[in-house]
Amino acid sequence: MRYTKDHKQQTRQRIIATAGRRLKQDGIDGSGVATLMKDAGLTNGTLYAYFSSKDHLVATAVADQMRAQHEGIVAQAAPGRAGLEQIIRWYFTPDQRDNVADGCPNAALLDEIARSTDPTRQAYTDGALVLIDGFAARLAPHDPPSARLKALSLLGMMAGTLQLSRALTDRQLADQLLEQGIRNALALIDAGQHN
Amino acid sequence: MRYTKDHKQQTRQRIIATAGRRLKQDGIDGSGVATLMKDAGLTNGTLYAYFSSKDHLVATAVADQMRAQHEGIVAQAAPGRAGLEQIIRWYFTPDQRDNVADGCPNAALLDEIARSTDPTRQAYTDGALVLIDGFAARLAPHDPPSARLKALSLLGMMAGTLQLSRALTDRQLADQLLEQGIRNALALIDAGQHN
DNA sequence: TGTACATCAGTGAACGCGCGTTCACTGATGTAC
DNA sequence: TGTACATCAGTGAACGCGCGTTCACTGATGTAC
Repeated sequence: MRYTKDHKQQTRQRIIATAGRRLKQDGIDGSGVATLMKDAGLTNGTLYAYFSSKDHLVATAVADQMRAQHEGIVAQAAPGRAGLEQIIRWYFTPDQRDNVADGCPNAALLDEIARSTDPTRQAYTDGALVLIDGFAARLAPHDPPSARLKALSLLGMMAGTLQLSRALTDRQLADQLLEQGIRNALALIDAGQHN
Repeated sequence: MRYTKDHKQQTRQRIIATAGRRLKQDGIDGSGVATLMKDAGLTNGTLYAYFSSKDHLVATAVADQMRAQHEGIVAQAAPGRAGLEQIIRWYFTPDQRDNVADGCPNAALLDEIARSTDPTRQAYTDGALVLIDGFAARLAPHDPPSARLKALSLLGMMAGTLQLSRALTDRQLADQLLEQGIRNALALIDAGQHN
């Protein structure tokens, strides 16, 4: 080969990473192809040398964001309940709320993903299942599958609470909501098996 | 006046109501002015006889959706815990999940609202405060203000869980999540004051 | 070592289209006398 | 009662613009000999 495969691979990764940030910040419909490519230091036409369509890039970026969330946050956390508490306390910090581009893809994109095409929804679902396996392993170390639903509901609860904190114009109330979110999430993980 | 004020008022209300449905179904960025007006049986240009911009219509429609949610669902519910359980059980039905246009504006639009202009975020915040007052009155009939935060977090948790159920491609898992949502929401409202 | 050539990542103008907004206009309505 | 007129809700073409996508092209790179 004339060029190293490496270079094109790296560019592809850069496009996916910067697109993930832009999509979270401006939304899927709110991010144009020209902007997405400019973020990666490229021009609009280049997209189609890497992806068959904007939709394909979106699905890939969503998958990558979910993977990054898992590898960077969940997999890094301590095992057991301590790790979950760590994740929860980080999740509900004002920093994570205010920095949408670096933040949780679930909170930033969930309702737009629900309206998206099947490939994007599938990419999201696959990513969510990996994420919640990390939760479940810490919820029930000796029987993770038994905690899958609880883990899934924890994810939904966390994302919704963060979205709401972002939407409110009353900053003080929004901050108090984050603290309440921590309390609720901890109560949820500490609730008995019958819950 | 040559025309009855009534007629124009009715048309305005019709625009707001159909726009609310369209916005929830296709998103804010996903709903064009021509479509929004066509839904009300009018042409694109008419919008500006009623609103100063699309943004103004969006903010008005969001306010109306929140008001409708309050008047149609929350205010109708029985007083006390029984009413809350009623709301929660309705909220997490597959019907409410699958019928986005008739459903909850929080679940349909929360992350787009968080990205919206101030007037829209303000309209949303005002509506959310009314909604959670209805929750709080049922959570703590003798001291509603003490339950405001819990009510707010309940709203976030409900919306996020519904969004997640909508986004998943695995329908069986999505349905199980709704059931888990009911259990979590009931556990939250039954938790002691220390939560 | 130098030169001709094949490769291919990336460019950027152009396509048709829908966006939000403006505005000259139509035509049904109610009023004036 | 009939007619001229003022009002105004609603129309729909047109504005400039950005959208997603296509494609002829550029130019830097590594290869062949």
